[in-house]
Order: sequence, then structure tokens, then C-alpha cells
Amino acid sequence: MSAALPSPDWSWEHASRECPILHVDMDAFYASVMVRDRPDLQQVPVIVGGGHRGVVLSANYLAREHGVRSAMPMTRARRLCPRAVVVQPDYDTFSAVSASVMETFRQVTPVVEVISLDEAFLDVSGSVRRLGSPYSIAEHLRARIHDEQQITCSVGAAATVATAKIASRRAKPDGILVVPPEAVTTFLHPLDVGELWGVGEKTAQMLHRLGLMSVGDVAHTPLPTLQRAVGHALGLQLHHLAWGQDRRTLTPRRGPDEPDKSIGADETFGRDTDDREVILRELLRLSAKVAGRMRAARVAGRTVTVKVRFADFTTITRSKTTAEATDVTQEIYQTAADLFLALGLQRARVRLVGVRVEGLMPRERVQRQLVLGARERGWSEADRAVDQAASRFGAQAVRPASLLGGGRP
DNA sequence: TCTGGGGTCCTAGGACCC
DNA sequence: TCTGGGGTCCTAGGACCC
Repeated sequence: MSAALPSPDWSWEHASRECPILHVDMDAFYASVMVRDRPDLQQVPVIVGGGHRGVVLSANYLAREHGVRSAMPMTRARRLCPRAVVVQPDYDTFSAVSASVMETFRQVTPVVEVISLDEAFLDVSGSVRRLGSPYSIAEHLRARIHDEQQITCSVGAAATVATAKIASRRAKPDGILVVPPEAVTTFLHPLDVGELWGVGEKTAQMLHRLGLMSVGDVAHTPLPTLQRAVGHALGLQLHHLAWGQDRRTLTPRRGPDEPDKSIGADETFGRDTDDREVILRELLRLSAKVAGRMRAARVAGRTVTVKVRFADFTTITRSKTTAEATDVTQEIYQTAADLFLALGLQRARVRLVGVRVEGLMPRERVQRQLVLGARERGWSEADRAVDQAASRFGAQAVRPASLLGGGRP
């Protein structure tokens, strides 16, 4: 399992000294957490996923043996593994387990970049004197997480973020892989191009068409050729990554001074619809959700984007940028509804609609034009009342009048 | 009963300004 | 009358990540 080059006095301990970047990734996280408290599920294939029209969020290794993978349509997953038990995700539990795991990381080093609920980078260069080599720190973390949470994780250790990330994937499940600097190209070059960060299905196909199958092939392709094929930025990135070069450093946390760049929500209908009223009502619900999250984050934004996905899965977006930033539900909805209606759809069957607000800035920085019309102030105050009621009685308690009574199964 | 929902970044064309 | 670049903003689409 190692890509390291043995030398006379070689050891994992020693080899890891130049590998202070750890990438820790929980193994089949959602599935592992769901199975943990259900002894009856321990020896059966388990798929975590939404119901109707959903995708696989996670699958345990017994299900993976049948070819089930994350993000696969549930229909296909069930076909591949009919005897799998399908369970609904429990995000509250996932968040709690994740928070505890991240806390364990922070006891090892303050330099933790959280990527998602089940994944983080750690820079342990400042912890080596206190806790030992990166390799023994990784072992320590794995043992603690297993003891405290009864789930396993895998760790990749390297000198750079990108290589550590690939290493953890190759270490799965329940393993550690150290890739010392002198072994980086030996490790990377035989891998498929799809292993590189930024190479998904489409780019992998494109590279394969050019005869570039392995990371080594990419490494030995002239940069201009690469850039013509996949674009300027990605070409440069792949060129660097293929040689194990990655200047990225860890950013522990996005500060309050650096808010999200956009906030949005979308939803796939239970069944495709061409009913304008149904779609507009959904846009209102999504606008309320987005605006509520914006107010909670104390941001306002200028660009509203509507997304429409049709029955054949083609997807379009329409956006409008206004002079003034807003966090007001009615204003966001009005823009979204205008954009949607301007499409002039007649009988097109719609699968999904979404609303997103971009160009976010801290709310304090928004200078509302002098003429704070009575109407506008009214909406803003209505939103605040909704927020307060929602925080006391739950988000379901308060919603726009047009969402009441219109519900259908 | 094929294909979720939350995001980020890049590209490319056109408008507009200097 | 014809023709420059550079920079920024906006819009639309696409790819990718978890």
C-alpha cells in the first residue's frame, strides 16, 4: 500500500517527518454513523439516501461491493443491490459526530481546515515536538476517533495539500498512507488522471481522448497543449498537481469579515410540472428560505439568479443585478418571479427550480436609498417578525400566506 | 422511479468607460 | 472616417467539489 521508497534506515516514522499535512477522511461517514447504532445493520449492505428521485449520499462497503457509489441515482443503486437496507439520513447526528471529531483534530493542532462534515486537513508541523511524527499523530487520531465514535477514518500524509488528499483516498478504508516528498512523482504518475483535484468526468474524458490516461501523461504534456485542451486555469493547475506542486496553505476558517459569496436553495419537484402557480409558489418558498438564511448571516446581495431544470435535465439560469443589495423576501421573490415569467414557458415540464443570491456583502454596509418607501420598510419589518417567530416556534410556523392551504402531497 | 442540494470557480461575449 | 487597447461589470453556461 505504500508508494514510499525503502532505504536502509527507512520507517514510516522517519518518512513522515516531511509530511506535515494530514488529510483525514471518515470512511463511508453517513453509512458508518447510521450503522453504528443499529446492530441489525452491521452485516448487511446499507445505503443512506433520500427517497423518491434521490441519490445515494453514502453506502457502506458491503453495498459498495455491488457497485453502489455516492451520488448514484437511488433507482440504479437499488437495482445493483436489491437487498440493501435504505435508511434516511439523520443530519443532526452527523453534525454532532462531526463536531466531536473536529474537536479532536483541534486538540492536535489549531491549523484545521474543515472541508465538510466528514473531512478535514490538518497541518501538524507545529505539533511534532509535542506529539511525535505526523505518522504517529495520524495513528493517534485514528485510534481516538475509533474509541470515541466507533467509526473508522483514513489518513493521507504528505508535504502538500493535494497529495495528502489523494493519499487518504488510496489509504481507504481504515488506513494510513504517507507519501514523502521524494516519492511523490512515483506515487502520482501511475494514477488515472481522474484522481487529480479538478478532474471530473468531463475533463477525464477530454484528457483520455487526447491519449492522456495517467497523471504521468499529464505531467509530460507541454503546458500550452494542456491549456488548449482544458482551459488556461485548469491546465496550469493540472500541470502543477501532476508534479506534486501545490502552494495552497490551509485556511482554518472563513472569518465573519469574509462571508459566503452566494446563498441559494433549489428543489426538485416530486413530479415534473408545467403549472405556473405551483412553480411560482415554490419560488416564493425558496426565496423565503434564502432570505431568511441571508438575514441570519447578516448579509445582503445584489444579484438574484433563478435556475430552471427541465424534464430532459437541461438547465438554464437567468439573473438580474439590481443597484441595491437586499435581504428582503418579497424583493428577492419579485425578481425571481419576473425572471421566471420572462422565460415565457408554455407547456414545458419543469423538474427543478432554484433561487440564489450573489454579490453578498455585510448588511451594515448596505446603504438603503433615502427613500425608504413605507412599502419597503413594511416588508423588511415583516421579515424580522417572521424571523423572530421562526426562531421561537420553528421555521415551519411562519410562512407567506400564499404558501398556506396550497400544500399538496 | 435514472440523475439531490449546497456551494465555488472559470470561460466567453458584450456593454461601457477611459 | 476608421481603429487601438485595457479594465470592469453583467450575463449565461458549464464543470467541479462535498
